[in-house]
Amino acid sequence: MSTIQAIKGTRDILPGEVIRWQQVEAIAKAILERAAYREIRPPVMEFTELFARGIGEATDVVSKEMYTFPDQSKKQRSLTLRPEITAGLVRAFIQNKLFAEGSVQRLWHIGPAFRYEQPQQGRQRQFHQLDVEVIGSRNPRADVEVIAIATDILQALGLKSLRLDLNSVGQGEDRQRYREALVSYLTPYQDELDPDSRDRLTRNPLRILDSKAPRTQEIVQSAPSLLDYLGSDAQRHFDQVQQQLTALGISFQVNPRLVRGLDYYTHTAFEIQSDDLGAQATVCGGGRYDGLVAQLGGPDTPAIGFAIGLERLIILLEQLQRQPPPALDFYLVARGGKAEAQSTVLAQTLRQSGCSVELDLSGSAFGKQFKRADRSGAVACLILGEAEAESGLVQLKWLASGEQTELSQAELYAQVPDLLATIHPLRADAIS
RNA sequence: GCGAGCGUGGCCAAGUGGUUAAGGCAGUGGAUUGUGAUUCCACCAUUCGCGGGUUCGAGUCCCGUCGUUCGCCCCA
Repeated sequence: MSTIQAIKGTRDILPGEVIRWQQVEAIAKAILERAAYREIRPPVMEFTELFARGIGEATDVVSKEMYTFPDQSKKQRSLTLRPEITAGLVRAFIQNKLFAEGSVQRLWHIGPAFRYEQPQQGRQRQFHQLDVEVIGSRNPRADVEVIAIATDILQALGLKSLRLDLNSVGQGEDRQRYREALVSYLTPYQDELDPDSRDRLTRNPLRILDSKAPRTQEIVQSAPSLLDYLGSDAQRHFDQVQQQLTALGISFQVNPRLVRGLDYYTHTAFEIQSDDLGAQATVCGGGRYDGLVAQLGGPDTPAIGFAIGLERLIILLEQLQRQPPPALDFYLVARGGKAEAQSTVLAQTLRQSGCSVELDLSGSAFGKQFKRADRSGAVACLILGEAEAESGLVQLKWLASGEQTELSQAELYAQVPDLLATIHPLRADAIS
């Protein structure tokens, strides 16, 4: 087979699916703008160093999943296709000195990210995220705002039975003390841990907490809890987040074993999961990252954000089976030289006055054209044959009822506002 | 990186070693030279992802390879 195909783990989003993506984008944008978030569009490539420093050299994402390559310059700079979006946004924040514009920046971005992994359900090499960040506030209300936006978006899309898991991973010193406690608890069980976890005991012990290996899970059950090691600041912050979530009626469960895989998280960490996604259950993940901006060379600035995985979201929406019908006002049928010529003008004129019109280009028998009209999803059909073309008339046929009237083309144009007023409620009926 | 399943026309598929590869949907042309969810007819895979092997004979068995799906790892 010599035809060129899409790269493994990438795929075309075809016209039939794009409707869903647009729906997600429209709802997300509306909700974000209501909360005064502004869109930002950073590049998809960055210097490799940004991710190495920002996400952490030891993380799986940086150590084995990045698309990294030298560019064509003499210097052979090392570039990387972004494996996540936050680091690039923070870079943009620092470089453009957005911190000078005001104390808090609320930003959002939708776009692709890239990781070299084995594809499976809900996981691709090129995938898309909706990324939302609040940079410049240490207040727990910022955490709550961000979480509320995430749940609002998912709810507005009609998704139910999602779980919100919440945890606090504390600050630097808290986590250091906990880490030591965890290691000393786990070391006696060293030989019973699964190989991956044994490996992490020295490198990244916190990640052992959410291992799926059954024996490891048993051992971890009675391990010391991160929550017992939170300092008073961290504890107060976490309490306030919980209280306010409750006040907003957002239900959640505290999961002391929720640990996120990127090094930059502090304090609040959260995940929204679904049971309908197979192994990749997380639709939304996020948390606070108070140290990242400074770590990347900016002023000491706290921040919190999340990312929603759009492919995973789309999978859930498909399960809801609510496919909006194609939005088309008129299907224009024409047959015969003069009629076909006129139909182009008719279509153009109607489009310019606000109608959506699909023009049948085949010139085939009326029967065939009506069949296509039927399938197009149009509300009404306009018919232009030789007789109409000669006398400046057009037939208007309502496809649902079969009712048909004849009118002059001039009358048709004059009636456009009335027709649209009739057609759009019909379309709305079809959706609900 | 590891493990398992699957790859037959645009789509869904039957076919498990024996002459010309079912069927359905969609598409095209016609019955109906101007009226659509009905009907009828015709056309639509020199070939079963690709390469090699076993065999008198392979879509069917074996090996490799690519793709895909699900899982591990990890994450959105």
